[in-house]
Amino acid sequence: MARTVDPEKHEARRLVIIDAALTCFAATGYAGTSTAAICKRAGIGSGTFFHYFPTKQSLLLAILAYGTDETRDWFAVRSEDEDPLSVVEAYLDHTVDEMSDPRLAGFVRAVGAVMGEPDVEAALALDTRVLEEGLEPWIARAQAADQVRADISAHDLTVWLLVVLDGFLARLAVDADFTAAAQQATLRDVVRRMLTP
Amino acid sequence: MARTVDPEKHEARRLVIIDAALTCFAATGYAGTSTAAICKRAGIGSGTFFHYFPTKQSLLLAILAYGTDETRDWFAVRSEDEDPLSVVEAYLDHTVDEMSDPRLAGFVRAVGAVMGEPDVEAALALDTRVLEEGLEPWIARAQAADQVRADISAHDLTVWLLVVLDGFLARLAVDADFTAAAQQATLRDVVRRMLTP
DNA sequence: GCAATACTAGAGCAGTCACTCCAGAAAAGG
DNA sequence: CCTTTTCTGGAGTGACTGCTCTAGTATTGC
Repeated sequence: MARTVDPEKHEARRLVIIDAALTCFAATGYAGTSTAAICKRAGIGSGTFFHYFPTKQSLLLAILAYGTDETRDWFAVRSEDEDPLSVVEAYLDHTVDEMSDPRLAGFVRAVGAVMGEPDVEAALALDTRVLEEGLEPWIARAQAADQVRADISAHDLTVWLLVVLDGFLARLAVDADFTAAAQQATLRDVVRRMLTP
Repeated sequence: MARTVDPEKHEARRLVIIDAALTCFAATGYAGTSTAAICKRAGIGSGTFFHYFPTKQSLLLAILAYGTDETRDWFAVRSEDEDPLSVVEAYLDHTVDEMSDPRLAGFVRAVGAVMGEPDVEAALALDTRVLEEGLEPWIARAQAADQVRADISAHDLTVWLLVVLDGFLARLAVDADFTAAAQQATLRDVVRRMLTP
């Protein structure tokens, strides 16, 4: 017999490539990033690249799946006896924290513009579905506890919360004077005003 | 002497190309759209294309300038004795109306992800500057009239209004169940809650 | 009619892209 | 040691890109 595969080393290499791709996609967009650029930044040859990912698109899908898993995990850890509104606000803070990595905002912008690729659109749809299904029960519980207005359905409120959050993140990516640290308090205020009964 | 240029015909052809490009960019993104695809949709040859626009990028810039001009015109028509808050809300309605063309939302997504092209970034920056400079005076006047909260600066309120509007438009582009007609009332409510003293 | 020039189409070009292929290095079991 | 298989780099490939060039047509002023 012969050489076996070491899953740890394999995963480590994968992460190096993913990290390099994240940087490149955030800087120059998906279509604007060549596989050669990713290889250069990751310090590998193209042979190695395609040994780990069969296509450039599969690399993008791997990154998206990574983010979806993180969202799933975050909600899986919540326990039902937490205060509903606090969980919602904690998720806001969590997301803003994640976006302190300035690459993420650029990456989100880059990925949002990948159009006409069914697999990518499906992955994005799954990502928002996981997010909505994680958030909506807490909004519903907050409604039941009269913490949140009930004249709009829990689903619509969830969507509107994500609308505000998306707009916030998009602005972070574009406007250097608009920083998460300086605007987080206003974000909380805007959301609270939107949800108040 | 010989043939002179007919500016009307010239402009009409330009608009045909611009319209075709808008459709293509919205469907497959900027980088994902080849000049050949635009030519095919516009029913012209590539020679004609490059007779009207020296580069693919200049076509994109022309479309952006078109939008910026429209924004400028909209605010230029306002007269100072209008009710400040009504002008702000009228702008919201106006934008939502414009977005009833479903291509526009896709186009905005596509253009937002054109990175590392200084001319495009400059055009986008100009577009948002014109928008902010059009909106902010009305917010300031609404503050002076106690129609709008004053604990946040007029500029920050303007930016936050655009944050909500951007998030709204982004959702329109992505979620088929989220329609302008059904959500316009909620948009107005969210903005009013955000601005209320 | 004629000359001059704006306009048009599409073949062709140089460059770039995602991806393939191969030859050899490295690592595991025997 | 040897064998087997994974892992690695980079030259090479065919497809496609934005754009140019040319040859010809349509439309104007005279």
